[in-house]
Amino acid sequence: MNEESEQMQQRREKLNALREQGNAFPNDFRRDALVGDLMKQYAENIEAVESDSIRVKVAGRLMTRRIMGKASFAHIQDVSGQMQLFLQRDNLPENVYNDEFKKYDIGDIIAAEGELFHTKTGELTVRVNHVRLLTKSLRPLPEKFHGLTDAETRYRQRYVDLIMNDHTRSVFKTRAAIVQYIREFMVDKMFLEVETPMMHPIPGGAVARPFKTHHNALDMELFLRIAPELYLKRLVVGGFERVFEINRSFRNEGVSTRHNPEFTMMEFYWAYADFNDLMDLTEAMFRGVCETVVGDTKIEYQGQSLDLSKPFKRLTMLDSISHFNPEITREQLTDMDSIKNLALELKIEVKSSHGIGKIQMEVFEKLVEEKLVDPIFITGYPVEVSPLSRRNDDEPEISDRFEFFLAGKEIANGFSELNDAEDQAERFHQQVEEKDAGDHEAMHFDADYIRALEYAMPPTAGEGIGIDRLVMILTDSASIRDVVLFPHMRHEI
RNA sequence: GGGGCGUUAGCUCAGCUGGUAGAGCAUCUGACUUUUAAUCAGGUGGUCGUGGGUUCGAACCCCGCACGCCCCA
Repeated sequence: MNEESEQMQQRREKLNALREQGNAFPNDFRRDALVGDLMKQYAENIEAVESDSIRVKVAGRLMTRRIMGKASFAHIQDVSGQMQLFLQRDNLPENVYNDEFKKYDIGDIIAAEGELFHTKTGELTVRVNHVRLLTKSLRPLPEKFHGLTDAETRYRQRYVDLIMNDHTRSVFKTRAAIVQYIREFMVDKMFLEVETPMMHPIPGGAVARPFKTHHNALDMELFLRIAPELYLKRLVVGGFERVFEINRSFRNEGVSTRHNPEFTMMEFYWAYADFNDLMDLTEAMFRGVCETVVGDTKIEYQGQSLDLSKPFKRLTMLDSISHFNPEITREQLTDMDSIKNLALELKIEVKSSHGIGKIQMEVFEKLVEEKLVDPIFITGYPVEVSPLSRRNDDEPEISDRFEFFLAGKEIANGFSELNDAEDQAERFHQQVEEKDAGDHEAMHFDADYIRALEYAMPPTAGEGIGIDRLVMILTDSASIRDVVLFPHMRHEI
């Protein structure tokens, strides 16, 4: 580590002096107001502030300071916002102004007590007659005008980002509001919130590579879950006919603006419903959360406008390929030889184990996904790429499944659940074959899950919603790192 | 994994054709009792991400590495 900066040494010396004078970290001050509340109540109410003498006790972080000889202005920031303080030498106890206040540094946590007034420019301010340092700050904050903009520091030292950037605080408040809305939406529809294991002996419920860990006492290999799906459906077998879970899953894959190794999903399972019911519910939820959190169903994301007010479109995967690529015919997509040629043109790697469904999916991802800007449900996914989905009654190679896209991002994935234990066992076997053939993402055979299905799971529909991506869109954030408080980073040097 | 861009004072950034490192804010000293990017005067502060190479001489040119951002796989 480098030698400490001059500014930090100066602050440490001040802290040492405080330690010698007594308790440098007092915790006996109690405030009686939040500055944001005071601003809301009195900023415009000049008469009330003038006629009643309103005394307040506030506390927060010292953010600015302007010393003009024997009087000073400062701003403190608490959880609710910022407010100005006015300190005069002769309005404070003897020596406090020169011997204490002037030694405070930007970033210190202080307490102030005094009477409200409006300055000549009309700003609500506390005329302070008691002031105390509660916690000394040893590190200088970023400069007030440009603030903190360096992306790396904002992610690694989120605490500084939160101190300095209103926008960052606002994004995470919105995130909390989104989760709260969704939780209440589900509870209101009689879904039971549950928690299922994060550590799985057999990773399942999605096609992805897991993180591996080890339980020492049991000498047992465990995997961080890639999805809660198979446990939630066990609960449906158990009779909890409507369940949901909002929690983290972990996937051992690349990191990008849309992928963090740990991410949050809401998964829910709904007995005696099918994938059409899910789409209706999803549409109502997304329109509602958007309206509630943003205040409008027409929003802007990274310069493109999104309209959630109209009914969401529904289109099959193959139709969507032709829709965005009129030169590609249905025959080209449904004939194995021609779609292999198409895949070759698109530089899609086709393995010998890939059936036509897998190739169709890859073509869709390459040619369509990013173009799905307005809200849309894509249906008609091949069974081959949907190992946990129910087959369509009329087209058994197609699953009763949809994915929901918004702003070119996959936000949700839902389907009528496969509750035929024998079919499920066969599909697991198929996945194991693919795993043996070298596909690290393919599923394991989960015998207990099959056993659960053998007790009979009612006809059920289930869905997963990517909370991080939804938050990205509703907060107009370009990267998932902007909506995860502590995004994954490599080791700091 | 590949490509592009970046890393200089606590923060935000300049730094020309290679010639011993700059600004604003912050900080320190002084002045100042209604300021709000306060103002005025004077000062302190640097392993130029890191390791090599080229050169009389490298923040700058070349190579490797680390970290970050963006795009692609």
